[in-house]
Amino acid sequence: MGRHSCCYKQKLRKGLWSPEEDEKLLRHITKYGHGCWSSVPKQAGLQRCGKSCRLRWINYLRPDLKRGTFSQQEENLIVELHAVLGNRWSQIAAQLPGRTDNEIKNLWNSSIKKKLKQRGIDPNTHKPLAEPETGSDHGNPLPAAAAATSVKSKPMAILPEPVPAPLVLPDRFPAGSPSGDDRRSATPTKEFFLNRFIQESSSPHCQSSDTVGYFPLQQLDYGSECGVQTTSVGNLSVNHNPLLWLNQNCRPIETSCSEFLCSNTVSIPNFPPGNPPPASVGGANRAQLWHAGGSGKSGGGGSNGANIDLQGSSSFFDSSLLPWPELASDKEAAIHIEGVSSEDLRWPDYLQGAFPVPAAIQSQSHAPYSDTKAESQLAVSGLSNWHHGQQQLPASDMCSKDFQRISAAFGQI
DNA sequence: AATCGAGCCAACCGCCCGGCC
DNA sequence: GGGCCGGGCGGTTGGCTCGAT
Repeated sequence: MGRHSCCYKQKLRKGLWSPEEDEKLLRHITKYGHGCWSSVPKQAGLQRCGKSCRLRWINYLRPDLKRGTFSQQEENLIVELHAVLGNRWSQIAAQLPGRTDNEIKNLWNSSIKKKLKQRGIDPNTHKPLAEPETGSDHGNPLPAAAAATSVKSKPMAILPEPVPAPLVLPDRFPAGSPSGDDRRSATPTKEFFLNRFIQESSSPHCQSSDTVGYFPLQQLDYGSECGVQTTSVGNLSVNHNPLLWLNQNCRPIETSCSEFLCSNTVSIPNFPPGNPPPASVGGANRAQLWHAGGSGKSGGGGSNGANIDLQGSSSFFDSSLLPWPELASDKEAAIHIEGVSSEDLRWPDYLQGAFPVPAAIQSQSHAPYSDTKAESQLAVSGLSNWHHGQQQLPASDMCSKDFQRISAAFGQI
């Protein structure tokens, strides 16, 4: 295969994106969607290849990106997901609203790996480093999943005691005061986005069907579309749909901009069906979404504050949202989800379709989600059917191959 | 103040996969 | 069936920032 044909074209810019390029791309996608990525550069007047445009959009320009430092809950979730999924960053990212696979991958390589090693945990196998290592230091597609089963009796020390992230609003884009972060000054300013979003939301293009699917998220009920049951850790929604835990490709809605929906649990206010938000709301929410983001370096640490309740110093595990308590510490494993023992939430249960939904969680679900209960159960039922009958869900976009791997990994439990 | 090294992160590269012809 | 093309993913890297000296 090698390089894409578009990459052979001459005069294609490479490297960092300029604000002008960002604006062009953002304008184009805002108005028309990306459609075929290979045609985006030409239509948008960019001298970039389609892949570069796609990456820029996914990793930086998407308005639902959270930016900022990762919360302790997010880091713990990443560790847990990595233990099961391995280096499947995109699938891990699917469980972290507003986070990109690239971001998570960077975090893992630069920070989490180190923390785990300091804790005596092999980041690849999630086993104690003292034990004979079976894996190499290279990427491991799924060894951790198998390793996870062997870790059953060994409570896993996850990350250091959570330190509340500083609740500092992003000053990444101080108006008229370029920070020392010159490299990132090549990125759009907050005002840039605010202006753009407000402009676009009030423009006739914004109301066209072309834009539906990536901006008016509020109109979309991801949960019901995909049978998703979610739980909130603070404002962090945790997806309880095993299909989604297993496969990012189970995207709830096929849109012209599916990348925008990489997360099915974006924490965005829901609007009742048939009562979409007014045009002005789109702009407002976009502004809020962006404002919720922050800088990774220039003090934006607490950017999660808008979307994620840091829950003080409580660990992610205190919420016992994990379906495999054996991966958590003793203390953590002993904690129960409200009304449901964490021991009740095991992979075999997922595989067999016995997926209990805590009453407390059900009651906590927002109205749109409450309607998803039946669908969620249906989805789980379908999962069960697949497991027993090897029948793929017709309505599901799940990757059976991935699930087979997971199933095989946990089949011996 | 200058230099250096470590860390971080945006972007690129190479490959795989699926759809289409 | 095979080739082409586009989308997507994971690994890697170049360069910038920042803290230490």
